[in-house]
Amino acid sequence: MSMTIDEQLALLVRGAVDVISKEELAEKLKKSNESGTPLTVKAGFDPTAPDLHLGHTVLIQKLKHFQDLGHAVKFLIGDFTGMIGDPTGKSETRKPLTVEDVKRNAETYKEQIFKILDPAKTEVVFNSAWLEKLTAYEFVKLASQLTVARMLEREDFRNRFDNELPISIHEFLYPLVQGYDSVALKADVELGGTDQLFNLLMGRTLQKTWGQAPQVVLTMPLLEGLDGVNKMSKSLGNYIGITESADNIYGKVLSISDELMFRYYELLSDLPVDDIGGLQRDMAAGRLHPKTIKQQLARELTARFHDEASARRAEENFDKVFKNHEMPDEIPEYSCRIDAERIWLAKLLTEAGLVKGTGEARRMIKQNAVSLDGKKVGDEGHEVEASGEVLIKVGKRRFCRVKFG
RNA sequence: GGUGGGGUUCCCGAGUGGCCAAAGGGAACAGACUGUAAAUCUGUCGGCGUAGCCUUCGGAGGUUCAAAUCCUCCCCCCUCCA
Repeated sequence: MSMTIDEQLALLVRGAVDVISKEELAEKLKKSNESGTPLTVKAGFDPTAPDLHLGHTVLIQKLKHFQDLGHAVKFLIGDFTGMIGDPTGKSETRKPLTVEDVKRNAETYKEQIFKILDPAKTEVVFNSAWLEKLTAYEFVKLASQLTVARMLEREDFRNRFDNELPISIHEFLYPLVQGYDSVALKADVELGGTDQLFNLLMGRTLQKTWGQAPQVVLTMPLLEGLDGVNKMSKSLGNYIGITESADNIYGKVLSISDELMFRYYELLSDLPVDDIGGLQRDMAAGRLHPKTIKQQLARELTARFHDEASARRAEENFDKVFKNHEMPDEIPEYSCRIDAERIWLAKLLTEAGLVKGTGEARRMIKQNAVSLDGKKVGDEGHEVEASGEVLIKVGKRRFCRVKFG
């Protein structure tokens, strides 16, 4: 480790929103360096959604930074807290996951996070391991550590209380339990999204009452999704999953707005901050085309979850299809067996799975979105000769090679 | 236990007997413009070989020539008082 404490600190707080506190972090880093004992860095994840997307990687990337400096990551899967559900006001009752579910999800997590994290420095832990062992007595003791007034400081609770919306008692337990996790793990640092600040601070409070040095709290911003407005989430469908194909990741990154692009650079890229500023200036001055800058980002992110070669191929493919309006390398094929000599196009599109039904097919045809061997078709009643093969294109990105016989 | 408000097409939300496959917005999709940008504009947006028919407005029955709308019972969500 040749970096100075200041340099390490700069790397670790890059992109972070809250750091509580920087001085404590510096102190911990110094002690760790001197004693050769790695810091314990904790981050908690929901046991349900094992489909990680770029939004999650903002945090995971930060964990990686800690690992690069030699520290130990506790990747906590909140299988116990998952039963409570982080209070959001949306009264969604969670169905309890079975032990098998949790195990399977954990495996999926591992497959995904080790695209980024170093397995040798990562320990996956479940909070049910220690929370299940708490007795009712201990649980009450835990609950006695906080007052209701203190709990109501949390923005979400505050809002609901003021608006006379319901707050269930068990929702108060969530921050307490998450805080207790830090006690159980003796965490030195905990990372979370900005929406987690209250919960993260709870860890500090409880660690103090348990006689431990309080953890450093570091929050990372929530990444906006492809729409640039809402936070990236699976349910909104505005995400880039880290297990998606190289072509998809590349294409999705390139489809974001120019404004959003720099946000992604800031939160996702490993490019030094100064270089990003340079790109911004070059673009403003007209020295660099925005698309060139976006391509660079798309390549970097695609390569992160695949490799350089795949990223390059994705770029070539992309240009081929969208810039040059050529066909992609791989086109799905559909074999159509039919007795008649001709087939209604709308029917064919439906059978080949290019549209949901003949209704949509008619619409597409009417809207000039369908072409056969490169020729647009505008007639809803169009029929296709059922012989040889035909290349069908629907919209910009749906292709299919249909073979008759 | 009492009380008041609700459950509408992917989401939000209007609609209180026919003009309702159901306003409006969002999302999505297509076209134009482009850098597959974004923004904008235009169009589509339950199913069906589609000037017609079929299935939909929490569920089951009923009234009516006609029900998302009226009646009965049931299920679910939320508020407030206890």
